[in-house]
This record gives sequence, C-alpha cells and structure tokens, in this order.
Amino acid sequence: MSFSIILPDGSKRDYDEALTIGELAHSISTSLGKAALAGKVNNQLQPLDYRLDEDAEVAIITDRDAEGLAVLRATVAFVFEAVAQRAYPELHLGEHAADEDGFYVDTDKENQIKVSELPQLENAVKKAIKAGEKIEAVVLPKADLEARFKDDPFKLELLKKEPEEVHAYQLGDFVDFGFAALLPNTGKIKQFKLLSVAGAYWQGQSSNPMLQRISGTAFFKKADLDEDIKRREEIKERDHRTIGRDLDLFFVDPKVGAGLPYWMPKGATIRRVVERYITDKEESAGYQHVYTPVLMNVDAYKTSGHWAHYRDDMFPPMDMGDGEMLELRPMNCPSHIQIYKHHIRSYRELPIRIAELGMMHRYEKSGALSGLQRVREMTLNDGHTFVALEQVQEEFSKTLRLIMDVYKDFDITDYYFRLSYRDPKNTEKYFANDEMWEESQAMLKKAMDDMGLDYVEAEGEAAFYGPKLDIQTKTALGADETMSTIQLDFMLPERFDLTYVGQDGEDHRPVMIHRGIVGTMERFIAYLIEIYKGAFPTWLAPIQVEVIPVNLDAHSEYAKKVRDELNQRGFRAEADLRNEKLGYKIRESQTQKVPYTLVLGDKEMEVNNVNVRRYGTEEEVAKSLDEFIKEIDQDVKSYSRNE
RNA sequence: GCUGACUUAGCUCAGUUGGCAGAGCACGUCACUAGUAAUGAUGAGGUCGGAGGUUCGAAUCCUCUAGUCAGCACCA
Repeated sequence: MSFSIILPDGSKRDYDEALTIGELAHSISTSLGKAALAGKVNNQLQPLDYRLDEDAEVAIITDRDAEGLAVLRATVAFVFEAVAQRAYPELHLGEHAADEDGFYVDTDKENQIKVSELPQLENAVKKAIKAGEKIEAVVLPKADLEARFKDDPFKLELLKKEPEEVHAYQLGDFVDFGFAALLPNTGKIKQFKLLSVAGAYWQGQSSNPMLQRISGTAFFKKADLDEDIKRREEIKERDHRTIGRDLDLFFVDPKVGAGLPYWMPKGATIRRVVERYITDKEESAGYQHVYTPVLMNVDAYKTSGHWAHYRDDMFPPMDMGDGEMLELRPMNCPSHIQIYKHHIRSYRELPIRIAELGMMHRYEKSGALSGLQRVREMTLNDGHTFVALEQVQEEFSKTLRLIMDVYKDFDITDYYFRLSYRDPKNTEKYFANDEMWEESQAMLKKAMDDMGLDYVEAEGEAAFYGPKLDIQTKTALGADETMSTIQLDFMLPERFDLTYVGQDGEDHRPVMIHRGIVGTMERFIAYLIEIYKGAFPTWLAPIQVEVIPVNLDAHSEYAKKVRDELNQRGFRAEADLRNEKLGYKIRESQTQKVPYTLVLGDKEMEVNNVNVRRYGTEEEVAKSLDEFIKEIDQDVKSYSRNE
C-alpha cells in the first residue's frame, strides 16, 4: 500500500500505511498537531480521526480557518444536544446547524424550553466541557440508528436522507448524526454562549409543526466572544427604528394601524430629496413620470392575475353597494398598462418608459412588519418599460447600469445580484407557460453574462408573472432584503392584449420590463438610515446647518441673517435661538448629527465670518460666510463623495 | 400567520410575597446671558395596551384580545 497526500502549499508526502488526519498533522509539525481541529480531505470537512489511506489533497483545519470556527460551533451544538437530552429525556431533537453566525439546535418537547432555562443548560454544557468528555466519531448501520430513534419522528425523517452507513458522533450514551466534523473532546470548547430561543418550522415549512430553536455562538478566544456580544449590541445603534425615533424621522402608531408609517418633517425631508433625485435621474434617462389612482376596479386585478395569484397579500376589496368593487392596489403595473393602452402605439415610440412614485398597499402578515422595512402602505419607485422583443436585452442592461449609477451616488457598495427564477416544483404559483418562463429566464442570464457580472441563481424567488434580477442588500440585523429589481414580463402584455404597430403595419406584442431602482421609499430610507447610522451626507441631511449664537441678545440677529442667507441659497439651515447655554446647543446639534454647526459670536460678527464645526470632529474652523457657502455647495453637489 | 418574550408618563426604564403609581431625560415657568457634548430651581404630566375574571383589594394572578420585539414562514 502506498499513497500520497498533497498539502495546500502543493508539497507532496508519501505514506505506506494508513494514518489519521490527526497523525498527519503531527507528522508535519508538533505545533500543527496540537493546533489541528479537523481536516479537509478533497475539500470535504472530516474529523481528526478520519483515516487516510489513498491519494488525497488534505488541509489541516486550525482555529485560524473559518471552518475551524464552524467545527467548534457544531461541537457546541452537539454537546448542547447531549446535555439537553440528559436534562429532558422526553426531548426530541430536530435539525441543527453551525455557520459564521453561530449555531442552532431545533428542539421539541411538551413543555417547551424557555429562555429562563438557558442559564441552567449553559451551565450543564460548561460542566461537560470541564469534564473533558470524549466525542467519538462512529459509523453505524442506518438500521441501528432507526431503532435508536424509533420514538423520534424528526430524527427518523432526517435519517431517510442518510446512506446505509451513517457517520455519527457519540458522547457517552448520546448519539447524533449530520455533522461534517466535530472536535474530539468537549474540553476543546473554549468560549460559548446560548443566545435565544425562538420558533422555527420543522424543515422550514409553515404547514409543519413548530419547534423551539435554541441558538448560540462560540469562539476560540474570550476576547472574540466578548467582541461578538458587543457587536450584537451595537447593531441596535444602527437599527433604523432606534435612529428613526431618536432623530424624529418617522413613527408607526399601532393605534392608527400597524405597518402604516408616519413621516415626521425631518424624515419627510430626506424622502423628498431622494424622490426629487430619482425623478430627475429617471427623466434624464428617458422615463415619463405619471400619477395614477391608488384605487382600481377589482376586474383589472382579475385580468392581471393578481386576484388569482396575489390575493392573500391584498387588502380586501371595498364593496361600493352598486356592484362596483374597488381594490387598493398592491402593485402599479396595471395602472401603467392603462397609460400604455390609452393611445395606439407605434414601434417608433419604443421603448416607452413610464415611471411613478406609486403608493400601494399590501396586507403583510403581522409577524412580517418591521419599522419602515416591511410596511402595509408603501411608495414604490416604480417603472415599466414597454419594448419590442429585440430591445429586451439592451433595455435590461441600460436599466441595470442606471441602478448601479444610482447606488454610486448613495455610496451603496454592499450588495449582490440574484437571478430569481420560478420554483419548478411549485409551478401553480406562477402564470403557466413553460416556454415563456424558460425563454425569459435564459434571456436574463444571458444579459448578466454579457455584462460580465456575478450573480447567484435562486429558484422560487420570481414574481408570479415573470423572472427577475434582484439586487440584494442586508439590514443592520443581517437579514437579506431586496432593494432593487428588474423583472421581465411576457405575461401581462398578453393578458391585457397590449400591441404596437410595427414597421410592417401589423400589430405586435411588446414585452414589459418592471423595475424598481431605489425600491420603496420606506425600505430605501430605512436602508440609508442604517448604512449612515443616521449621520446623513450633507445632500440628504434633513438639517444641513445648525446656526448657534453665542449670546442670545448680542448675536441672534446675525444668526438669523446667516440662516436666512443659507436658506435663500437652497440649504436647509436652522438657527437655535432657545434660551440655553452654548454647550447644550452644541451637544444637541451633534446628537442630531447635523453636518455643519456654525457658532456665531463677537469674533465672527465683526468680520462677517462663521465658525464651522463638522459633525463628528472637534475642530473649529473660522472662515467667511462666502467661503462656507462655497464649501457646503461643493459638498451637496458631489453627493458628499470623496473623489 | 406561527412559537416565545414583552407592553407602566412624549422617550428610556424602576415598581419586593397582591396593599396609596416612581426616577432620569424631554416639556412648561422662573432665575442665570453663556465661546464648542447636558446651568440651577420649580411645575405639570399616567384609567399601568384593551376587555373580561379571581380577590376585601390587581400594574402585580387567570382568560381573551391588540401591538411590539426575536426567530420561522412570507416578502419590496
């Protein structure tokens, strides 16, 4: 017997006898032997006592590798399972997982595990760690495990996916499977914490029973754990709901209606700046902005297919008593179709680009509502382009370039592209026309490939009328959300019998492209609040300049004069003329994250100067009012980007 | 919608085994006339989310209901 192992640095080692990953690590160096946690054999994670007996590429995983952390977390999950099972013999275990966020274990028992029980369980895990119990990798026949888990419905279900010989792990009497690699001893666990218990559907299906998901995290170093706990707390400071209240931008009052936000003057100002920006941007990109009603006869939604495919997400229709049924629109597309249909269209006009800041209502499930991120009334930066079939790809690329251009102005950099296809296993959710789906999905993919852009593909994420390109961002809490979208639609033109007259004088069917750039105003502003932590760049800041007189009697008039001058030049300036001390006003200007604070006293007044303090700095810079106006003007015009 | 936790003044939060509803900030008034992150004094402000129930007595215990939060499911 003879085989070679190739290490990540490309070096090759020959062996005559089988050896484990742990032994391999030791044979490379004593320190690596000590540091080894697991191995990666031909890119597959394996435990330390995995036997190597044929040619393979092997990497030793230590606490420096991302996989090392995943192995540690999986081990904590496993030990947690074992002690929970000891504590509650009647407990049933579901799925478990470990990743860069931490780990979780799904549990089920009559009296559900409560948050208040976590400390006890945490102590039990600590005890097991202290005892240094052995975790053994074992290979068991599936039949043995089926017998062992005969009263465990979830484990039996999970076993179905396992091969006849199941790779499992054993800690005392406790056995579980479904782990790639675990540490060999509980004593190797250093720092961990159980964080929360929340519901999770068995196998992610809302028709299935709900289990209790216990989640936690683990690290090799205490400092890392502390930092992670701190990070989780700091996320709150970025949360748009917290900032929205502190900066008085918006509120939601449950008494008036859940998911129906109120925009306070400052929030409304930010929104208005964004709306003006995007409207101008779209008009210069060939869009025609329109206004259309938020109410529409329900028949339009029967034609569009919303009634059949989207009704659960719509508010119930209003019965007007004379046979007329009006519906609060959940989307704007039928309205823009009406605009298209209002005239006979010629091929010469295409592409026709209709845009609107369209208010719409969706009856979101109560549990989905969240600040401005998920609401029941929203205004979409909506647009529909009607193109000839051969124009689809060019228009798609043009739209995507426009989106990326806008992202640049807002300094949005953390996003990725997702091609969203229909779910091939659940086609009744969508318009049925297999050929159209295949064709349009292929067109999207080709357009992305031609532009040389990376993307992920996701089945089951399409709109009911067509596939789409989604641009995904993350909330402060780390949840994925769709910010922008471009959707191809061959269905609605068909349904509404849209036509244009071609060069040949015959009627042709246009293709519709639905697109949202800054998405909904609600979600977009929420996103901006989070990425800027409420400290908006000057062009977006609701108050750009706070003017503070040193002495109310002596300097108020000058303060007003400076404020008025700035306002007349189109800047949003305020003078703080309250009967308060200077320090108090400075503090408030800083906590309200106003980009420029101007302090005006005798020194300034005498020579028509202002004393400027930028948000986040402690520097005081004296300059003439004219100079300051040039500075802020440049700041606003550049969208506050450093170039 | 589901599971769990939570809901007390505009905001952030105390409130012991069921026994007279509190603090800080914000707000009003008065004094102080200020040079870069909170001047001092004083006043007002609450059917304890809502509806039932248990009890001599409920913010506190029970039931229902609404909402918020976390996660799941759904989704812009």
